[in-house]
Amino acid sequence: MARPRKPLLSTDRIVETARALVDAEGLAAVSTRRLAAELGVSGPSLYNHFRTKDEILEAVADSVSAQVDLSMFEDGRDWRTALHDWAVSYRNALRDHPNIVPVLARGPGRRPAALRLADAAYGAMVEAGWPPAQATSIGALMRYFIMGSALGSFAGGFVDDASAYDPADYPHLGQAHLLAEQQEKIDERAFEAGLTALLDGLALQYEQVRQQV
Amino acid sequence: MARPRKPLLSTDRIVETARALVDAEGLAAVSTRRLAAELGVSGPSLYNHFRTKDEILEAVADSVSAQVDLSMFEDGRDWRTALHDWAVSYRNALRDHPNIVPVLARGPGRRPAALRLADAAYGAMVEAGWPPAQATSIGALMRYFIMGSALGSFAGGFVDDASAYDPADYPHLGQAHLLAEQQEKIDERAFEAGLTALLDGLALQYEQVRQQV
DNA sequence: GTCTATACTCCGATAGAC
DNA sequence: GTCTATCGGAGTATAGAC
Repeated sequence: MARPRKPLLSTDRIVETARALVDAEGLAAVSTRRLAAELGVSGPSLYNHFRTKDEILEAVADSVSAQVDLSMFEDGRDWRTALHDWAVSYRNALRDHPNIVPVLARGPGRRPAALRLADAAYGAMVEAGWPPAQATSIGALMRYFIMGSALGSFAGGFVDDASAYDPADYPHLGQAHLLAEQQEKIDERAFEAGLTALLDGLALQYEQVRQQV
Repeated sequence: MARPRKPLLSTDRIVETARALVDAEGLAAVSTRRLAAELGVSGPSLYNHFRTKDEILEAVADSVSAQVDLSMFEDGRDWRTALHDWAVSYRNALRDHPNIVPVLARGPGRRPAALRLADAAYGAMVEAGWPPAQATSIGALMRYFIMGSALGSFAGGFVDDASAYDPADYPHLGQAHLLAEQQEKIDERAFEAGLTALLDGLALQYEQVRQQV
C-alpha cells in the first residue's frame, strides 16, 4: 500500500491513541514507532499530521486541559467558591492523567484550552474586585499548588520498604513506608487541607485589599 | 591508556560535572557520552561508578536537596516562622537549579538529603503540637506548592508574542505576552503571596486544633 | 578495578517512491 | 498520505587491555 483511498490517520485519532498510551504506560512509552504501531501505520506517517513528536504531546496535554470545568466562573458564585470548585476540577483532570502533567507544567504556551483556562480564572478574579496584579498572583499560585499536587504524589514518592528509612538517620520517618500504601487518601487530604488554607489566607488578603478602596 | 595510575573519575566529580551540565544546558543535554566527554573520558566509563544514568541524575538531585537550609527547625523559632524560612530556602535552591526539578519532583525515594528534609519538616511540626496526620498533610502541601512554583515558571509559560493571544479568544489575556518579560518578579511575588496565604490559613487551622486538646 | 573499544537496540526525523 | 530506506545519536552491556 502506498496511498490509501481513505486517510488512515486523523489528528483526532492520533491524539486519542497517544493519550491512551500515555495514561497506560507513561510518557516514556510514547515513541513515534510505538504510537504508529498502535494506530496500525508506520512511524513516519505521523509526520504528515504533526511536525514533531512534541506537537503530539502538546495536543494530548491540551485535550486534558479541555476537560477542566470552567462554568463556575459564569454563574455568579462568589470568587472563593468558584476558585475552590475550579481547583478541584482542575486537579481531578490532572489526577486522571498524571503522566501528561510534566508537559502541562511547561505552561500554557500556545495551547488553546490551557489559555482559555488561564483567561477564565484571571478574568473572574478581576471581575470579583481583585486588582490586576493580585489576580495574576492568584492565577500563578493556584497553578503552583495544583501542578505540584498532580506532578508527584507526595505519598507515592516514598518507598514501600521499612528498611529504607533507618530511624537513626530519620528519627521522624518511622511510618513513612506506610505512606505508599495509603497514597490516594493522603494526597487527597493534603490537597483539600492546602486548598482550604490557601483560600482562607486569600480571603484575609481580600478584606485588606477591599478596605483600601 | 587502559588503566590510569590515578583514577580519572570519582562519584563526586561525576555529580558535580553533571550538575553543571544540567544547569547550563538542561536535562536533555545529559547523555552518558556527552557527560563523559566533559569529564575527559569515554562514555561507558561512567558505569564503573553508577549503575545507570538515572542514578547519576538522582545524585545530582540530592546534591540540590542538600543545599536547603534546615537550621530553622532547631533554634526554637515558632512553627510558622520556621516553615516560612524553610520554604524560602527550599524554593531558592530549586530556583538556582530549575532544570533538575523534574527529577526532584518524583519524590524523596531513597535519596538521603531529600529524606532528611522531609524528616526535619515533619518532625518540627509534630514537635510544635500538630497532630501527626496534619503534620503529614503540611509536609505534602508545602511540597506541592514549592515544587509547583519551581517546576514551571508561571510567567515564563506564556509566549513573548502579543499576536499569540487574540482578544477575541482570550478577553482577559491582553497583557499576557508581557509576563514573559517580567518573569522573575511575577513568580517571586506570586510565591510570596501564596506562601503568606498558606501560612495564614494554616494558622487558622492550628488554633482550631489546639482548642480541641 | 578502571578504563577503552565495540556492538546492539531503539529513538526522532528526513527523503523519495507510489 | 502512506510506504520503505536511512541517518545520526541515544542508553547500555560486554569483552578485553593494563
